[in-house]
Amino acid sequence: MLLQLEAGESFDSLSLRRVARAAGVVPTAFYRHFESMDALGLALVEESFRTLRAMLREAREGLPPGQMIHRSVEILMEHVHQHRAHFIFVVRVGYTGNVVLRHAIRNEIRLFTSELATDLARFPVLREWTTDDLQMLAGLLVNTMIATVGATVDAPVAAPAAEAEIARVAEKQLRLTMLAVPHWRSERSSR
Amino acid sequence: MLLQLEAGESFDSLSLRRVARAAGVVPTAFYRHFESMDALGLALVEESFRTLRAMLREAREGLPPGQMIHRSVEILMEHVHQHRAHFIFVVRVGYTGNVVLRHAIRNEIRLFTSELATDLARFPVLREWTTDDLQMLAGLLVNTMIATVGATVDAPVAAPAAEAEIARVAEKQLRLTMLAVPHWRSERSSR
DNA sequence: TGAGTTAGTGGACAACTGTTCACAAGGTCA
DNA sequence: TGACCTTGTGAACAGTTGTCCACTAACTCA
Repeated sequence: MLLQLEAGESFDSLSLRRVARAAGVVPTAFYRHFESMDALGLALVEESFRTLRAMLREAREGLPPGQMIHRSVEILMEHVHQHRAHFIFVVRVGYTGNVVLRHAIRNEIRLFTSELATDLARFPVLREWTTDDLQMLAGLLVNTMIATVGATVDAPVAAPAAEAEIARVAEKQLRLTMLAVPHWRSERSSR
Repeated sequence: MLLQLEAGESFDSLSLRRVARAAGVVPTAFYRHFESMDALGLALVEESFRTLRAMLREAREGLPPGQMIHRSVEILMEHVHQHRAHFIFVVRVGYTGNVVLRHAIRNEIRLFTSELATDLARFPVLREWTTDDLQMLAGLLVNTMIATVGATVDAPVAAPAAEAEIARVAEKQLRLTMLAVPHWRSERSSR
């Protein structure tokens, strides 16, 4: 795969020619595989989110609520490790210039948030919540995860201590968030 | 000011020559003001965070806890409006390629989080918390704000409805987070 | 076997890039 | 007035970029 998002570079500072060079191929050969750099980017978005989606399904499969957070963070960190380049790509591009890629990623994250909201709805405490509030909560959790991934890919490559610290904080933040759930009075119950 | 981070472009797809052109000046004249694009970027980071810092001081000045969140979100959204270009710049560059700029911004955000933690320590409920937990909470709140700013600068320019919606969600998320505070058992109290 | 597809080559192009240089207009101030 | 600094100019440089072109080696499969 063409993953030369080497040492902290951004996607749109990557030129077609450099990608081709890194792939050991002449610039023209690039066009045999992708119409443009945008097309390459979109392919990467798709591939990245396929693995991400798989990860989530795994993380939320029939776990007791108590372990769910700990296990989710564990799996998240593990996958960031295994698919580092993908995550770097997603985190960078998600906020970066290229409009079409940015929106593609935003859409994927929205979808991803919705799926989490759906899963959350199964918890007894959350069954009474409005859809709107569920989305809000899911958004909050996803934001925390995104920030965690961002911090992780920004940490030095082989720094287990730093990563452990990031994971520790992330887990606390998620647990704190969930702690609020029983005390939130969702709109529906006041109508 | 040199703020032509026009319509969704990223900072490092901006060339020195284009910046000069947009400023109505010959490329060489750029060097009279900045040593390089990196230097320009660092100047922008500094300027952006100066306004951001001012905003925060204002937002947290002697407000009752009840109004603090609502007012903070209000001020945040207002300032994003007024300094749109700055915020676009910060949000984009904060995750984008250029290593030196990215770290400059990360550092500013860390500082900013610490300041929030200090202010939070004044609340009676939080007085018992460990420093570590305060940082964790501040980080969570800051993450939410960053995500809010990101969503705002990605929304269409003149879309008050979209912005109002974003603000509404942000406020809920912050309120939900604070709702957890009284129920968190900070490490210190168990030692 | 031979026709057709796929993946790659190498050269060429105009456009744009960062940076250097010697030089000119305008303001400040002794 | 004249020296000096600041801010600008215009030409030039070597390097890089995206894209087009005609061509070739290797693979598939009827």
